[in-house]
Amino acid sequence: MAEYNARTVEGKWQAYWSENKIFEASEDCKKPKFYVLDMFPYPSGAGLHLGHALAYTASDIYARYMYHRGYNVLHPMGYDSFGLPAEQYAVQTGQHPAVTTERNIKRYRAQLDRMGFSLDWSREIRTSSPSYYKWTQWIFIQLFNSWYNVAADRAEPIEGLIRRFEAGGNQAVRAACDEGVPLFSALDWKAFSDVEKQELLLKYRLAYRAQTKVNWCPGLGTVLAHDEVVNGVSARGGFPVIRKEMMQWNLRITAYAQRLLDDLEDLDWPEPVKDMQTHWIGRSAGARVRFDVLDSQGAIEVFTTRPDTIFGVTFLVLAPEHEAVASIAIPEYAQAVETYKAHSAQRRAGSQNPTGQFTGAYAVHPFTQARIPIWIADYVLASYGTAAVMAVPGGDQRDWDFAAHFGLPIKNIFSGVDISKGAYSDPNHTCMAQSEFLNGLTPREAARRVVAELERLQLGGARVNFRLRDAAFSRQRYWGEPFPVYYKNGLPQLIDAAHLPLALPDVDAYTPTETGEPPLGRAGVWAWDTRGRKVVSNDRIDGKTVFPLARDTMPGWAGSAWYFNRYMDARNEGEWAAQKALNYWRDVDLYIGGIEHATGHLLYSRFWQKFLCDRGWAPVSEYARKLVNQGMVWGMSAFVFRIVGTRTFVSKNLAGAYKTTPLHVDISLVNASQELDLEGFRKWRPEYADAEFILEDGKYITDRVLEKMSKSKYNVVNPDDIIERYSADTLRLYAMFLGPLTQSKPWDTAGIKGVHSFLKKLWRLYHRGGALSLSAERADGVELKILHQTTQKVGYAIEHFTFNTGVSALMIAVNELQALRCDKREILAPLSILLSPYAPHMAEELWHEMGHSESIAHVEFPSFDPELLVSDSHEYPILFNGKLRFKMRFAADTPQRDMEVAVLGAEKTSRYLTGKTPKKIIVVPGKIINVVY
RNA sequence: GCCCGGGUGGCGGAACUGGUAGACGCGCUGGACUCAAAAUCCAGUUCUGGCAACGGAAUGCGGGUUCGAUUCCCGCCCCGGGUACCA
Repeated sequence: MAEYNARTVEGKWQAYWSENKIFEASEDCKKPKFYVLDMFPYPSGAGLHLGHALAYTASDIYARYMYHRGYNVLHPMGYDSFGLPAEQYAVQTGQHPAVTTERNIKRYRAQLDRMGFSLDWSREIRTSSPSYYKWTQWIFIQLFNSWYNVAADRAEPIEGLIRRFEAGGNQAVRAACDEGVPLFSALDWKAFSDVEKQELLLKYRLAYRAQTKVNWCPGLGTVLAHDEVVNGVSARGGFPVIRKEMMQWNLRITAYAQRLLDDLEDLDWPEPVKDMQTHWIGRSAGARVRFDVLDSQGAIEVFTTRPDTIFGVTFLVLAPEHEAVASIAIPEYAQAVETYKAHSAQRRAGSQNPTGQFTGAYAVHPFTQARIPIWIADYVLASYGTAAVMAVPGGDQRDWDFAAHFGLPIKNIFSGVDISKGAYSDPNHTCMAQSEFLNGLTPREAARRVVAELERLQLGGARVNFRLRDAAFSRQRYWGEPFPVYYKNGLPQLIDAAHLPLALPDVDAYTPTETGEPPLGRAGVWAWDTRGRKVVSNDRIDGKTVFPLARDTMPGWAGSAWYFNRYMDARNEGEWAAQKALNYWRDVDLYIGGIEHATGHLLYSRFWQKFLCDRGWAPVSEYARKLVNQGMVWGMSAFVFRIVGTRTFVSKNLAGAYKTTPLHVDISLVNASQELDLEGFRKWRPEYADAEFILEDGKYITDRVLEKMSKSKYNVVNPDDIIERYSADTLRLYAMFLGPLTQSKPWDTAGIKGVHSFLKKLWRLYHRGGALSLSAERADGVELKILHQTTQKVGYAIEHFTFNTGVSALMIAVNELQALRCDKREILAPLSILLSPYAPHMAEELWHEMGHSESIAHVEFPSFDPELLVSDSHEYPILFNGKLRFKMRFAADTPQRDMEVAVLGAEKTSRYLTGKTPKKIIVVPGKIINVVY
């Protein structure tokens, strides 16, 4: 080959890897396993973007490195292919989402192949394929058929709960369940009707239906999860989102709150992700306190983290939505309360002035029996704690602000603290005052006393509260997993697991029905299993017993909450995954993906894994040991300046003299020195065909700004174009060379030249006159040192996820070897193995050119000899007046110039040590620096 | 407000447990090769004073510890991300 032809070479080895199944993993292997996982992509119409290319290159480098280190690597890929964009496209075009999804997947696959990733495609999965969502439906069935046994701290089969109810009712059962389940005995249970039993069980199941406040997006006609809502609008589409009460499927993730929190500790995950999950779960320990309502049967229960401040309570505040508001408000205030409730429906967080309304009712202080006014105010959230707080203006700033605004009393319950300007909320450095039996105690001691007292009086007790809510699991969409459920008397009934998957029906349109039902409401009889057997009848059939099927589908995160397990045994028809495979691969050793999933996918998937582990299907309760978040890739945008009202464009540094409009210009028309390609610009768009330019130094200089990549900014860089113009190896190297993996960084294609010429330079090192040319001569010390240093640096870089320094190390090695005109096989053969994770195509080509017949991918990574790196360095004793003061270390080959620098350093040091300027500094070359006065 | 992460040349970024700050690459300058261009190679490139030798300053700002600080400690400023009346 005359010169390196990336296109031919890369295509050749991609085919070779695929045909020879180089990266297909097997469970029958004596090597230690290593599971490298990427967050699988949603196959969008826009194709694979640079962010994918970056993250997938990083995991690929790691995977290939682990192959070289002798591991049995599992490195799979698939598609998170259910989702809204395909459905919206279907709404617009009438095209079945399966069709567009298939088309997009083909494109993604082609792009992924072109990158040269070491993926095991025999394990490919698609969440929207029936052979996959069969098992998502199966897991849903298991969730429905499980309850959470708090005493055992794990999920258990619902049959066990039924047996307990039969034996002793629910009094002795400690379960994670709905609030306010009435107590019943075994006799009661037996007397309940079937419907009553089912209704009760629903309050215990891990998948349950309930009226739920949800984020309803009228624009999309569906419910959204918290992470699908950004600043009050939908993340996809940007439609407004409102709160609405609906009958929804929910998953009882709150049962796992404590475990989700506790197990974070042992995970090797980025701190920001752990922090975000910790905050999301939001554990706070405190107490519940019951305040009886004066002249009423009712009582208000509050949650507080500061039971020690109970004697500072001067009023209670309920959320406007609190269920007791209507019943306690006394008639004179009823109207005002209603008005305030209506007003607060459009509450905004962080408003300046507190708002609220007195209900006219009073509560009784549990210890002092004082009358405590009850207010409603929107600073109290309906969705947290008991939706009621005991206000302690002396100890809580929000309460203080509220009290100050409405003229309510502020009581000081701390000694030696000034609360005239604001509350004192620090539980340290003070003790209690004006607090009866708490006086003189520290807040911490006082809290313990109060809790004990509340328990004794049966007015409350210690309580842990979580911010985490149960997960809404219904979406009013078409393109998602259908629930394997039909309804009988309004109660959900499972479709037998033998009939899974319950396939998605065809519909005539993908919009909600005229009656406001989700798109599935349009389907005729659709409950078929894959063998074409009708499973249940649909409510549109006349003359027979009819059971309506579930009309909603599961949310986007359902399929991604367990997919990492399916890769272990992706083709299994009879099980979600075989125990043998699960026990072999167990968990993901390295998971790479974006931080945007921190409180969505990464939390839900931990929850499902714990559930699957509890029920004995999964061998581990955490599925990803190590997580790495890649940084975002920003786009570099370019601007030209058009003089207002003309077709004249003025160069950046002259633009100040004119009145101009900055306009985005396609970044590909700008070179590395920010110069605009004038001809290209004129051709770019017809309206610029006759553009005039005012140049500086004969050039048109553009302005550059870092922005998110977007079509409208003409700064989108497509990986395909880079591969086309340079090569996949170049793209891989440059993506890594940009900067640290975890850091957000700009993509500036201008700089790609450097890594591209590195590859060409490397190629020339191995070739002469177009043919492979390597010398069999033994390497000398200098050459060996270069090789061993590079080996150390490249290995270190990969292991520490500082891939950019690995690229630098390779570049330095090539520069040095080129300067030495080194063409020795002894050096270049191992060098190609070092190159292999980064630029696998060229490495494979070199390897085969050198006469090897096996793939370089499985060749052992070279080891380095630490002696070679440090053996010829010496410690130089630095003497002052003959006395040893310290040692300096230099390599033996330190040049004279550098030694002089050291001497200079010794001189300065001597001034510090003795205050004297030395008369003489003696350097014994390679031995001693002696300073004499 | 609170919680993370980060401030180093014209730019992306190096610097292992404190030890020659600016590796590597882009860009820029000069040179070689070419009719020319591309490609390639060589040299230079933190700022500043100086023809030069050589000197001064510099890792967001101000202090501190140390013979020595990008690195450790204290106080501030700025940027990015997350979160927000969570009782």
